[in-house]
Amino acid sequence: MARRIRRTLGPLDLRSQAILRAVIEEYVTTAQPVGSVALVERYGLGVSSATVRNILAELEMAGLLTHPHTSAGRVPTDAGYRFFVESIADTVPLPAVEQLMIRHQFGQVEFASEHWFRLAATTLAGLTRAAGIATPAKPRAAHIRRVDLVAVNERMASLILVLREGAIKQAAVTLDEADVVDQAMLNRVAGLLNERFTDLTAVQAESRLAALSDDDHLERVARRVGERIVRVLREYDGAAVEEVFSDGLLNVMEAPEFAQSDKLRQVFSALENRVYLGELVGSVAATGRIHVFIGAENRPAEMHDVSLVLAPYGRRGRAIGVVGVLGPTRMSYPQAIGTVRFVSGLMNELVDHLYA
Amino acid sequence: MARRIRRTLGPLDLRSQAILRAVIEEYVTTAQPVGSVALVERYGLGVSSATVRNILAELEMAGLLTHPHTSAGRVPTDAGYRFFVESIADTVPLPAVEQLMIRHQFGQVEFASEHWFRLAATTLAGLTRAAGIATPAKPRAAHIRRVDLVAVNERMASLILVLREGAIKQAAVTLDEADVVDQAMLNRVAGLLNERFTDLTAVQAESRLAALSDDDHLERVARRVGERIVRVLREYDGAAVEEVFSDGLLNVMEAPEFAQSDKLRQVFSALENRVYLGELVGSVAATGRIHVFIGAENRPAEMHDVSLVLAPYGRRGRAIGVVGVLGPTRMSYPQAIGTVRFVSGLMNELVDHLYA
DNA sequence: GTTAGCACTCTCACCTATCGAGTGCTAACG
DNA sequence: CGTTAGCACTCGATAGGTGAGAGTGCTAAC
Repeated sequence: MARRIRRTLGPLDLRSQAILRAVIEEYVTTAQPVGSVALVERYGLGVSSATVRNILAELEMAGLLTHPHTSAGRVPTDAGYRFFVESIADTVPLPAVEQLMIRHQFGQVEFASEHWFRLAATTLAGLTRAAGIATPAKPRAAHIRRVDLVAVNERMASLILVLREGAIKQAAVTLDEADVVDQAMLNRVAGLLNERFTDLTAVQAESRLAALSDDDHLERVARRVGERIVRVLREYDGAAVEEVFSDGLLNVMEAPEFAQSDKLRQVFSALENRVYLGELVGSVAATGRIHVFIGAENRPAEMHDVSLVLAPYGRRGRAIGVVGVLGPTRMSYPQAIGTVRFVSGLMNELVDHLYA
Repeated sequence: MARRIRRTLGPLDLRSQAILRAVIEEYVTTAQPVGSVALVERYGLGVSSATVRNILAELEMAGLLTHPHTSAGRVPTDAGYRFFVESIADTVPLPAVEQLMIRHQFGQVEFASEHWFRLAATTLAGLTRAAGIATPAKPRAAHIRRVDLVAVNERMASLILVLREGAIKQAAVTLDEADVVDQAMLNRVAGLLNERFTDLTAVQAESRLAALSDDDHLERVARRVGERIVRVLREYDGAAVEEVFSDGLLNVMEAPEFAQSDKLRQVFSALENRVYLGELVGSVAATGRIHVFIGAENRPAEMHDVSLVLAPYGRRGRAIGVVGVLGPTRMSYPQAIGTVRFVSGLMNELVDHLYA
């Protein structure tokens, strides 16, 4: 479908802008194409329906509105939403009461960054009528904070690796025939590793492995474990996005535009499209601003009916994650942006606190 | 809707049973009400359609089949499926090739029981055309295996608690003004706790807290941390089911009976109905057998169109979890049961291995 | 007990007519 | 020249009507 795109956003007189805004506002609430009469009735525009009709036609020419069919009202295009989003200076901030409630909720949860991002998604889902999505804060290169070893049997140990960035990783370590160990021995190994490997990245840790002697039993086991640690770190660093958590899909299901279940299926496969989400997350994280992706601006075809409002959180250069919402293109952008802004700000505070 | 339920399952001659089976088999594959002619054509029954019609009428009298309307074919009732499920001695075992593939997949994943149950759900979703669901193996009373402490700042530490049952819990510990600590001190505290608290449950650990002196700095901090440990254990033990993970909802969406999205919404809210799922998990875990819950046998109204096939895994008296599938009532029970049996068996092996 | 034959029922798909919301155009107005 | 009233026109949505087809239930014969 060829779609005319307005080339310059600038020259659109105030009245036209107001009418565009009115159309979007009306359409967002009713989900019905909006006609000229309804507009003059419900929004005190001070002009007749005929005038509005002329302007609607202009806006359609400009590619900001469409017609489902001749005798129907107007519906915003993706470009229309885009123009609208660009033009709104003031987003709707979250009411103070809700802000407090949310802060309280975050206080309740276990002190672990691993849990925050899920809560963020759930919170966003509850506040907007859309699905909340969030990723954990993931570092470029993770740093070892702490190593712990638990004996499973004589030749196997469970490695617990705490990262400076907050995550905990678990892995099994299998030892050579010759290197039978008990818990006491593992404690000594962990002690050695904590002493020499704390605050190192995968690369740094690897270079220090060479210093471990092959003759000494203790050091030999430590090397073995160290190798495993490096592998775990590598794997973690390599993953583009560890996890994309989403909640509140039921909200999206309730939107009338997803009444036929095949549309809905698209939304779901969109959310399972971790690759694309991962890409987005990466690009959003790189900039530090709130990003809005409207309908067909999303590359995958199955996301042409949904919009994303995403914001990064965390510390640049350290760990960075993304929170946001996914809803129908017909969503209340001011509200969504305001809410996402608040939650990402809150997550920033939390991460700061974690590193303080 | 009043529904006649067959009182005795016993006296139903073999031919009638065969026809019931045929109706179910046909309906499961076509999703269409099945008529007498189609039955004699596709299943070599050796009788005419008129005879089949008589038997169908009998089966309907018995409450095992229904009519959507007069001129439509027959559809199994929940009671019909129930009779069928009771009567199948041999479920469909998983092909050896697939068994191997799955074992391989489980081998690939991080050696951590925390991950297995998710993989189980994903696997089940892939094998059956239904949603896979699984809960982590949760103990009645968790045992401490290992305590580790990481300094956050002078007055705060991050507690990492490894449980004998495989889970890892993380929590923050705040210390009194007087008890400023550094990492070295925390190491000593952790050492002390590991020495005295390993293999204890919440109750046992609490009783030993009293033995810690108030005068000694080390023991005072240890007590503080110990109290936090007990709280964490309590919380964990108290949770009925920690998490119900599900995957493959897209499979369910594809079933024609969920073409209208409101039916689908029901399925989703059913899955978010953690309370009921938790109850089920509890009752299934208690028995040790595979359980099948068909349609209206599920108490919540929103689950009247779906069936559950659940099986427990783990060690009785120790940690127990549940794996299974959720699909439309019109699902292939032999296949589902066979698959769930295999996966729960596999999980058993894995848990055994963990405790060995 | 089984079967052929047949009338009967009910849904589904298709067609048609009607209704009404909303546009787009034209001509008049300030 | 922008604005407005008036009006013909378009087109989807809804309702009513019809025919085809699938499948039953009954009866009478085997």
